[in-house]
Amino acid sequence: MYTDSQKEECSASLGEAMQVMGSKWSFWVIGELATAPRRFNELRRGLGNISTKSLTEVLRSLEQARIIRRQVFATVPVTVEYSMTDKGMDFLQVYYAMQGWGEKWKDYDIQVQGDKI
Amino acid sequence: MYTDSQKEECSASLGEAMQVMGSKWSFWVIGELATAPRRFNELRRGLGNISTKSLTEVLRSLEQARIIRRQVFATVPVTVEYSMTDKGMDFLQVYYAMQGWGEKWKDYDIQVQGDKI
DNA sequence: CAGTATCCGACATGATACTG
DNA sequence: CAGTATCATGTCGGATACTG
Repeated sequence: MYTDSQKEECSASLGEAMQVMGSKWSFWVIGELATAPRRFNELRRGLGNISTKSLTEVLRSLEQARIIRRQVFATVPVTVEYSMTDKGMDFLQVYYAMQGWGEKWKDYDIQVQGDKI
Repeated sequence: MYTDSQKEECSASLGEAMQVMGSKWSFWVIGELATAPRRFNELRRGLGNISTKSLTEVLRSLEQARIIRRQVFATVPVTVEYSMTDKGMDFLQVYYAMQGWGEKWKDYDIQVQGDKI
């Protein structure tokens, strides 16, 4: 997804954060898990229109990035719980920064400056 | 790109911020313009591998979101300068939050907790 | 319950050629 | 210089059906 040149010249740490948002669903999942752990189908219902395939993919990718944790319980039928890691919880700071920014500039109308030349 | 239900139940303000990142290039463009205004081909060179088409699209979308400003100067040949708006500059806060977070958790290894059941 | 497997269309991105 | 136009391609995400 990212070329080497990008990783080198720009900060790799930014790329890490961008990976989190690879999917358009990542944020909604994080928003859900921020309040409480959830199970697969709970998330599915909470998110509304996501397919099992997409949800699985997002969860796997967030798990690999260590934003969330996946725990399997040997009940019958099996229970799987997703929850935030410390890293994930700390990401909420970014999450809220985005939210705050969006809120703040909701009705911004650009001011045109006079010509320079 | 976003369903109505999402816009309603979750904050629309978050969606606004997410639109900024619609393209994988948006962040690199913002990073470039954060330091100084640039012209089209300057950006192109700075970003490395972007096609004129993709760059145009990103710029138009950021312009529409009022993150950046596009100014045309009637030189020969024509000069076009892109620069950040106030809203755009304020977005850097999010940008840096992401960067800081990525840096902070760079080498995080998840801690496994004991089973619960 | 919590997925996997498969098919498919829409869209993002790139390469290339051309223009005022 | 700063794009537009066109074509090609790969990936994303949804729908559907099936499974331990």
